[in-house]
Amino acid sequence: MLSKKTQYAFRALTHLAENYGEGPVLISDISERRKIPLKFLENILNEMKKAGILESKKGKGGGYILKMAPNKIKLSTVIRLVNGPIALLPCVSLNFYRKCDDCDETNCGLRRVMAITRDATLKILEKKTLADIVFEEQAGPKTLR
Amino acid sequence: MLSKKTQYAFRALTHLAENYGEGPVLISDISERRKIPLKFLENILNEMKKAGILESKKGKGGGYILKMAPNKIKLSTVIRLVNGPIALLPCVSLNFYRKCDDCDETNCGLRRVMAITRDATLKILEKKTLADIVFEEQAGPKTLR
DNA sequence: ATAATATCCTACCAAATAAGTAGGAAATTC
DNA sequence: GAATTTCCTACTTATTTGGTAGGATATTAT
Repeated sequence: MLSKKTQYAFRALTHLAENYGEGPVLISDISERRKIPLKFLENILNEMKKAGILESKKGKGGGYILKMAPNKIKLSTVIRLVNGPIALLPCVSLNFYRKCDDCDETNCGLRRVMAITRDATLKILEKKTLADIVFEEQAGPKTLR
Repeated sequence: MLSKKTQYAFRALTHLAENYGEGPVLISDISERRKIPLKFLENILNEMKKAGILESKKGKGGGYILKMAPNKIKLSTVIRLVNGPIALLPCVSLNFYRKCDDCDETNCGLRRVMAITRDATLKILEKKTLADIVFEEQAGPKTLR
């Protein structure tokens, strides 16, 4: 499951995506409108900035903006950044690989299935972007492509 | 990610699958051979018994056995049992549904993507069984079907 | 019966992670 | 230089995870 932090991150990013091209958005603004604890949100946004998907400006007229267009920000990127590995086992993770301790062949059958699962998941999360989740909201449930 | 507990569960189940049809297996046996802390394993096996995928017998000649053939035990069942929800968001879980708090439309675009992801994952995990992960081990990496 | 063998049950404990807070420093604008 | 706003360091608290302890209960064998 995605952590609450990750869900906050997505809410905030959605907000920023909706305001993309209209200048910086205040943390306090996002916090109020999306009901995210202010100080916690500060941390989250700052992390994402350091990771290179947001930009910030201090002082009056400052705030946060997406560093790239919403359709360039993959969901997989956000999840890895805020939530961690996407795979179900460490030994199958592409970005957070860790050898399983006592990795006898015992769970290697499992491993293979988990690799397949990871691929299926990634196929979706690498394709879908912030733009997709904003678009679908605005288009409503009826307009499924 | 699957918890360590879940990984232990799979290791134990794999062991039981390999010994299927040869009578009860001792906890202590599984514990030693698969390197799983004994008392912890006790709890795990007992949980799975209560959930109906294992049977047990007390006293001499006792131990645990799979309640059904390995090819009848789906990976999704085990994961849900020991690890919890398979979906990435509570509001998208089939077996552990919980309404997201402040479920404004904000993350409903996200929700839709997460539903698709869940389906892709389940398509695999509902199909694959203990038999599959045991088979693949014995057949080795070369014999992919 | 009773001893031996195993699982079952209740409760506890410690470490790690998640979630959130506090307070001030640093940069920018007016 | 005052106001605004992000940035940084550190702390606190709650929850989950991973495990342990010790005895109760059921079964079998002698």
